[in-house]
Amino acid sequence: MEKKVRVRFAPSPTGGLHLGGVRTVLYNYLFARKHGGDFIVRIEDTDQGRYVPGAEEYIFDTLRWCGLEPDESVQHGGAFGPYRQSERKESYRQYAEQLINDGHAYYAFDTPEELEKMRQDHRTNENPSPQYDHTIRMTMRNSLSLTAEETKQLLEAGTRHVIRIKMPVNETIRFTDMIRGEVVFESNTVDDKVLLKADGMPTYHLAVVVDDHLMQISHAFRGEEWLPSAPVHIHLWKYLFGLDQMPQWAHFPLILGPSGKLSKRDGAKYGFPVFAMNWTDPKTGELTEGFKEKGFLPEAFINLLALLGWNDGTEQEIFLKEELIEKFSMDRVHSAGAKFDYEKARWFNHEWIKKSAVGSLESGVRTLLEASGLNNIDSAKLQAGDYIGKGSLYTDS
RNA sequence: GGCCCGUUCGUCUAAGGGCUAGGACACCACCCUUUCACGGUGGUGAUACGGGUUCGAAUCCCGUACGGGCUACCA
Repeated sequence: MEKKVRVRFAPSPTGGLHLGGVRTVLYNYLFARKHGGDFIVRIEDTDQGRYVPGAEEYIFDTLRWCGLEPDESVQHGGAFGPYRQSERKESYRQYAEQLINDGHAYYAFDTPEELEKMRQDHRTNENPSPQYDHTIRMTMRNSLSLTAEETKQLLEAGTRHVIRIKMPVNETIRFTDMIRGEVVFESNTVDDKVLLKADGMPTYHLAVVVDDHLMQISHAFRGEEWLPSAPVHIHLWKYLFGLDQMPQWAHFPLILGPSGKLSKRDGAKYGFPVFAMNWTDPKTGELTEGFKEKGFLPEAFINLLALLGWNDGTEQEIFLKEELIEKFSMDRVHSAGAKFDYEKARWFNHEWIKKSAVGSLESGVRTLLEASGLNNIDSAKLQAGDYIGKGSLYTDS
């Protein structure tokens, strides 16, 4: 029997959700709906140092606004909880220990200073960023280079340590990406990534594999920036649960700004929103504008996002969510990155505004007019268009 | 530097061996319109380069160039 389709979006709550993130949600959602599967949102909050209050709420508010509600999540419940990785902390260590017992991982006691020194000592023009890999691990302080007795003593003394994967030597690693086809890596070029941090939290690498397994994820979709760490994850699957259990993967093309991967900086610099909704950084008070507050209709927003890297093969550009669900297919997702074009985004919104009934637009327009300082707005006048020119759905100036 | 991914109009893209390389955004011109919108017609504009394979290549292979990503006890 075919495994039930279960996909997940796994954001880390560190700030606003930007275009690329929402598109990843969208493609997950469409895929799940199309195949009668489940869409799960799992909060990846394993870095307590980057915890940002409000970010998690913001993510769910955004999904609600977009109409992309998950079936299972912190807020929606489900049979595979907890859906917040910090609450799953205890379960990760046993998997890391299991890897050590099986000879696929090891304890490493190197301090940050020692790591820095290693990088310093090995840094050359040829090799500007030395890795903690098979060529140097025996020169570091870990359970591979130390005797069993020394390791035991360090552990018993409560020495701060991490657990690293022991990447094999001379292995060719390959997998089939749903978008890119076969991708090949040499294990020698991959470093011994940290799996469990000194604070007992897992890194993304361990957590994503363990949780995808525990939550019975059938297809794992993420951005292209994750492609280089795929060999680590493949090995973890192989060692922990078996390659035949591994979800099918697809790495989405990046959404590019004027110069490289789209960042929230680009928005401020070039004057277009990057986040789905307004986001105010609780620490700095800095506001990053969102599409919602810029006057974008959620239907237009997901429509334009869908077409950024995917099309149905026809010349249709305006799609209802239902049509997207019906027509979406992973093999029509592009492999090349797409540069975000704000003008085209505005056109999508324009088309959706034209399709909308006047009444349905009223409250949004009213909000925008009020935001630009107009009060005592008369509903009849508003619908008659008397306020045109006083403000704009595209409040750019 | 190493590894990985990618490369069709300025931008998003279609065409998965056989066409004058199609559409959309933007831009330009014209038309419609009292204004603002809307709408209509037309136009400029692309297969990175070099080798193969083939009767035939934007499509397949190799190389080069260029672009991007990754290279943290961040995701």
